Amino acid sequence: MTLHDVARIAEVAPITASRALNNPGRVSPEVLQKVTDAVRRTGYVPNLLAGGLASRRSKLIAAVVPTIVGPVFLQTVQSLTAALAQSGYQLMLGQSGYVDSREDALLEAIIGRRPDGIVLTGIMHSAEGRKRLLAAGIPVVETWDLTETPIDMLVGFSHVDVGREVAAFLHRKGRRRLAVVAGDDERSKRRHDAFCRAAQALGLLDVQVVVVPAPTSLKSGRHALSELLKREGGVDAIFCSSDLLALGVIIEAQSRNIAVPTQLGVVGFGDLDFAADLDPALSTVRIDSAAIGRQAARFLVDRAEGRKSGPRIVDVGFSIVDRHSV
Amino acid sequence: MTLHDVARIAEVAPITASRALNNPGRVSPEVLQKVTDAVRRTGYVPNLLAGGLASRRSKLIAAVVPTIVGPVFLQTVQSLTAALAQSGYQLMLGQSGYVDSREDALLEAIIGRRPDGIVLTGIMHSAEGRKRLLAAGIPVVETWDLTETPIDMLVGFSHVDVGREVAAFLHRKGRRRLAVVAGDDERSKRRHDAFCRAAQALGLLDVQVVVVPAPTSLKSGRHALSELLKREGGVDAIFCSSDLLALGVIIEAQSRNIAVPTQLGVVGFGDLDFAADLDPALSTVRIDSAAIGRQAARFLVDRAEGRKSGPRIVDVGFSIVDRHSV
DNA sequence: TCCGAATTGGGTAGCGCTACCATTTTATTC
DNA sequence: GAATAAAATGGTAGCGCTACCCAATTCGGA
Repeated sequence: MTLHDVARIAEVAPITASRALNNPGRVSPEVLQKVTDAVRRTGYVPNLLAGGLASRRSKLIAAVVPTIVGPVFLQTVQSLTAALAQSGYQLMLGQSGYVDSREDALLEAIIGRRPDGIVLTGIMHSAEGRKRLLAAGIPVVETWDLTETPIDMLVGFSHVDVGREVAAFLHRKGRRRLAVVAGDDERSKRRHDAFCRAAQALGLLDVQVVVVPAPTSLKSGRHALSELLKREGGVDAIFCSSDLLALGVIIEAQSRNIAVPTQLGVVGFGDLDFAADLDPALSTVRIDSAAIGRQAARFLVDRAEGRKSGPRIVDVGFSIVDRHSV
Repeated sequence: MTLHDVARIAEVAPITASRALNNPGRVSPEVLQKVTDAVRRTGYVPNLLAGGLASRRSKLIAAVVPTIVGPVFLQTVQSLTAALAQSGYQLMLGQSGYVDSREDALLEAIIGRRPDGIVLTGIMHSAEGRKRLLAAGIPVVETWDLTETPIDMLVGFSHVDVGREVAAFLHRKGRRRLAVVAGDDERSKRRHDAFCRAAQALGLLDVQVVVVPAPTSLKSGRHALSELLKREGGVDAIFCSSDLLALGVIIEAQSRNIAVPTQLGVVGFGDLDFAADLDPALSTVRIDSAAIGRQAARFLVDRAEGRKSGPRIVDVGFSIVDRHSV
């Protein structure tokens, strides 16, 4: 069942049928009706492969995440999918982080599909990768970060600011012996570097640091607290690089009868949906993950439809949610 | 940059270049070398849209999940993506569950892309939807369930068995006043129906039931326990339809000084990665979510390559992980 | 020696759709 | 009523690739 069949049944030329479907405003109501009827009667579904080939617009957007497991980017992917679907775009998912993955193979698979845009989360782009994307001329949105030199478009927030502000927040709360439990990735490294510098500037003792492997997990959080308690100096507040890690720390604290927040303050990162309902409710850094997805979708759809979008860089910011764990 | 350009540079016919890339064994080593060199020099990336159109094999697999948020299917999607990538297939993600989604629009978007297969998780398929998929002739794998009448292929486990065995498990543990906290979806409904029937058959009192909205959350778990405690009769064990719900129940219990497992036993579902590291460690039903994804991928790739796969239905089973929360 | 099979390369003809331009029809203006 | 603009429709020619068939070459066996 092809467009030609539909056109024949509707008694119009194929090209007219095409217009009726893609640009209903440009045909007469009468023709539109005939074509619509024919489509309904035949159950015709346009072949988007053929359409994409001819029009050079595939209506596909590729998203690359390090791994989809690990709840951080989930909300972004979810809102991205939803926002794209509303404009008739479909999301293609690529994971750069699993074992055996070869970045060049992933890029090949993506570029070969001629997507109308690519959303990057995480640091997957090697210099080589950047070059290939640029060369392919595909619009790119980098997310979850802010940099001076984006490949193309950018939606994120400043990890440095997060680190600094959390340090100030803990200082205001009277915490003086700070620690960081951070996942082993570049972004969280920047957060905790800024955190350490800010703590120093505030005249605090050296910040204890525990680095745990990515992706972060509850288990790592528990281990990290054990580790911290073994060290000398003591700790009265911990900034964790994810809410899951923070939950691990809280659970480990509870099982050791360390009172949170009285003896130990805990701050998470991400404000996942469980954060507000823990006991004590978790103080954390809220990132509007869904907004990142929506904005990325808007950027790409605008670009694909040839609309000018304003600034190419959006800082979605963050906020520190002050609950009861500090 | 097209295959024709590459062929010209390699000084062979376009069709030969195509063969060199897709079927290296069928050209002479000499030609293969020339083509490979030309590809490398030009940075050529085959246009899979065109290839798919001509060959009628798009190398795309669509996956439909109710929502990607909510960790249940995550592992499946993750392993599916990885397994498909290894065979050169790409995953297209569709969400059937978010607000405003129209199932017919989603199906249209998917079928229009002429995927080589569809993976269904959840009950998204209305009768109408089933018909359209069947009509489109696209291989379908239904997952996370077992039914007598699959559309096509099936990878899952028996929710009825889960319900029955968890009831028997709790009975063996000496629990006598059982309750269920279940998400509002069809599958979990079947689990808890079987659970209730089994409890009855074991001569237990009527099972208390609290239904919470999908997707399940920690918060719902806390509310559900409050709700149960308000009712008469008392409860000494709760079967939750997700680990997240179970965590909520445990946290609510802790905040009310109800000892788990002494006073209250809790069983989750899913064995998410945090389950083992809670305090007390969560007893739960383990589903090999990744295996479901891998098997679905195998089914679809086999079908796409024309290989015969054995049975069309695979029961991946489940196991009850006996930790410390019961 | 010749013949058939196997191996390798190429030509032709689409896959199903839309861009671009040409043509026809209808509305608008003076 | 003619001239012009605007709207609606159609024809042609690809988009970049592969399926299908055929031609040329090589090889072994009768």
